[in-house]
Amino acid sequence: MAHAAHTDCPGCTAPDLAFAAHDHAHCAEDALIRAEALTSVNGARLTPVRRRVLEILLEEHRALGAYDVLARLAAEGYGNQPPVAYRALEFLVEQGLAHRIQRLNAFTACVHMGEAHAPAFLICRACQSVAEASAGAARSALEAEAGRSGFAIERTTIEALGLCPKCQGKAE
Amino acid sequence: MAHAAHTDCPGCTAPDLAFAAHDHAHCAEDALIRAEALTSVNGARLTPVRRRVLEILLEEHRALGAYDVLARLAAEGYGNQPPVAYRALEFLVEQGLAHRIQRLNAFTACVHMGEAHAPAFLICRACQSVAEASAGAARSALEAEAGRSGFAIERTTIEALGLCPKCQGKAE
DNA sequence: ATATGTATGTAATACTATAACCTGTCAAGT
DNA sequence: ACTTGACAGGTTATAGTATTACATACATAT
Repeated sequence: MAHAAHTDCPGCTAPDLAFAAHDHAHCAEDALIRAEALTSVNGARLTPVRRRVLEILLEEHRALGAYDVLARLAAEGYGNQPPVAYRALEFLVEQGLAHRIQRLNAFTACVHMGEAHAPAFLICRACQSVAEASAGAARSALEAEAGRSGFAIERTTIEALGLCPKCQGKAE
Repeated sequence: MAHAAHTDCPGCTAPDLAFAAHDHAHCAEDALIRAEALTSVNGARLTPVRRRVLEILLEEHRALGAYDVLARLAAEGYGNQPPVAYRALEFLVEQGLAHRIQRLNAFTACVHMGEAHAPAFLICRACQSVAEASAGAARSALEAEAGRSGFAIERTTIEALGLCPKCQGKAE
């Protein structure tokens, strides 16, 4: 292993450094260890396909479509029909190991596995990168607003489209 | 006309009454008048197809898929190929006359036409109703969070899934 | 009247997602 | 050991959503 497992790699988990370069390899290793632990606690099984899908998401470190994932699975000898990918992705999302980005019809590995968190996604329209930020405050505000009409929120989708730091200044 | 056009029908525009019963007919009439004015100001044209699509969204007063809209258009003699519906819907969204609900792959008429606003959508998972609420506070919180990593937000998608007042208590 | 830009119609296709069914595996209970 | 039942994965087929590309018509301004 590159270095000891830890829970606070700035490059992987800190929202304010989400766009900074960092060591993907160790993130993935750490995340897989945590994923094993979390699914085990939940009585769920991180089977080979599921584990491999999570690895793929971690390796790419960006949002992947179900068919992108499927293509990689198929190339490695797993089933090559859509349900194979969709089922694994659904499992990962249910377990809190991955998130779905509605705007992109895509999936990305969670960077806060095991922590209760309300994720927001910052999607760069220039380079397609996706950063996971904290939607805690935004979600609270939304709950307050919903509460005024008696609506009971269960899940939220909070996504922003714009330009990441790297892409600002390049082209407008 | 049912009554004089106005801009503050509680049933149509007030977030806290979004789920209350109200007079759809006058909402639609009023909204169409405003839509004509707004597009005219923008130098855009509210053509028959576009106007009819907006009417359909207003009549239904719920989120409609592009193919739902298309079916209604086709039944009335308009083109029956997907681009007819998608183009009209895209136009309405660009003009701020309608919104897209990412989570539902559906569209709904805007209830705050002409006002600058950040919409949030409250989607009832039981009755599929969709209320447009104000995401002002949530959006500010999100912008603050994004700003910390240097991300420049251009557009936001803020949606919540849950139970509307009517459906709470019925089935859990 | 003609040119230009814009809007619409149409065909074909691409992309995203799910239903239904079957088979294999593994662990729990007998 | 044997059975059973739950679950995961493989496969076929199909449903649902969206876009590209091209042809036609229409509006407006010269």
